[in-house]
Amino acid sequence: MAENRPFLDRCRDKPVGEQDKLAAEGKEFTVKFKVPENESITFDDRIKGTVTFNSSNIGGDFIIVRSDGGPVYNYIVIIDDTLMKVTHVIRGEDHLSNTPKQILIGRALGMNVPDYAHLPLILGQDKKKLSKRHGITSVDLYRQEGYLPEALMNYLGLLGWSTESGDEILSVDELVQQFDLAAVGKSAAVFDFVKLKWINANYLRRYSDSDATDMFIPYIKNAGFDISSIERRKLEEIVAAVRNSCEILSDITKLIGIFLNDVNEPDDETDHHLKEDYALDVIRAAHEIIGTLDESNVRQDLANMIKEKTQHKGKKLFHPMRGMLTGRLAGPDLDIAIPLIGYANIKQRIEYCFKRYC
RNA sequence: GUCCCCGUCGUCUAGGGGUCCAGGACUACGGGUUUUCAUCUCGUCAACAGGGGUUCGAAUCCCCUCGGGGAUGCCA
Repeated sequence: MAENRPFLDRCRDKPVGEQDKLAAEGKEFTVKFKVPENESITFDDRIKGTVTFNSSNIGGDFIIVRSDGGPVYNYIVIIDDTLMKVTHVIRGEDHLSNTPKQILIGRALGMNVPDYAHLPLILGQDKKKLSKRHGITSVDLYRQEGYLPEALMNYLGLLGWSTESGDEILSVDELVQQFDLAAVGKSAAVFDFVKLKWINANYLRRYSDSDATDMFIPYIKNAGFDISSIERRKLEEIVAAVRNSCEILSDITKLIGIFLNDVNEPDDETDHHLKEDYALDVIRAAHEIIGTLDESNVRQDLANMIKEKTQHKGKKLFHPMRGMLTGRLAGPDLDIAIPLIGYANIKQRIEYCFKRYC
């Protein structure tokens, strides 16, 4: 365990001349602030209320100029704040303990200290201050994942604060209009990706199919899909079919393959499902029937003919069909998906499943 | 260690002495809609950290304990 007491400083009371001499000799040095003893430092924080420190226990003299000559930001910011005529300092609670040091510097310089508001911290799932090890912490990474700016701002605004009405989906304008520093809570909040995604999905659904398509395209390309040969109109239909299953833009990369690949390997869950007896019935029936159908009637007849042949309906009909045709158990409405996949691919996928499972 | 801040459902929160056997949202679970999934919709589960006070009355005020977080001689 390191020393808990303020470092014993031999130079604290050396006359100025002697310090200069040592410096001139080339000795490394830092400049420290001489903290007065037993002085009360109180300020009214806009969020935390009255906060009081005693100068004797803020850690002793602290360095304000590093040995390389650079100022220590943490403590001397108040000079910059004052020079810039900053009236309100709104920052994270992790700066609360630095505040008395800053105020001390301000006082020593005869400056007017600004008003402070210390926001509660945002925590990770482990309740520790949010940092890189909690995953995405830069706005750029949120963008890359496909979180919408308005959703992120909305979510962040709701951390430590809420509207009087209880409304939770708020545009930036509404946020600006309704936000009130006085209504901000004092306790830290855990960052919840699940709720962020829910909010994001809310905003995502507000866009038209056309706008949504524009937004999804970069994510689709980025995932390695070549969509250059697909007409815009069809692309929009594809997006319309899967957008409800997306919470963030990048989610589409898990679904788009349904339409763009020749065959989709069933994922584990689907694979397991397709081995059920009733699923095998469906695959066999589809295999028998598909040759008699074509592009014009596959959509309306495939399901009905399988139904007739197997006598399966509802969940036992559509679940296996979905698995067989898309490789997944969740996804777009089959009525919409089938024409978009196209007869040729449908046939191909049925044959693939027949070989694999029957 | 020391100082400072904080403590209502799993999570975000409302509530600031009676209207609170605590309200909303997310999640989870169940119902409805969808011949399937998602969407949508309805509903259910779930909390005042503990103990002392003050008071006719406390989630709300005070104290203690416990718990969590932050800061702490050269990161911003």
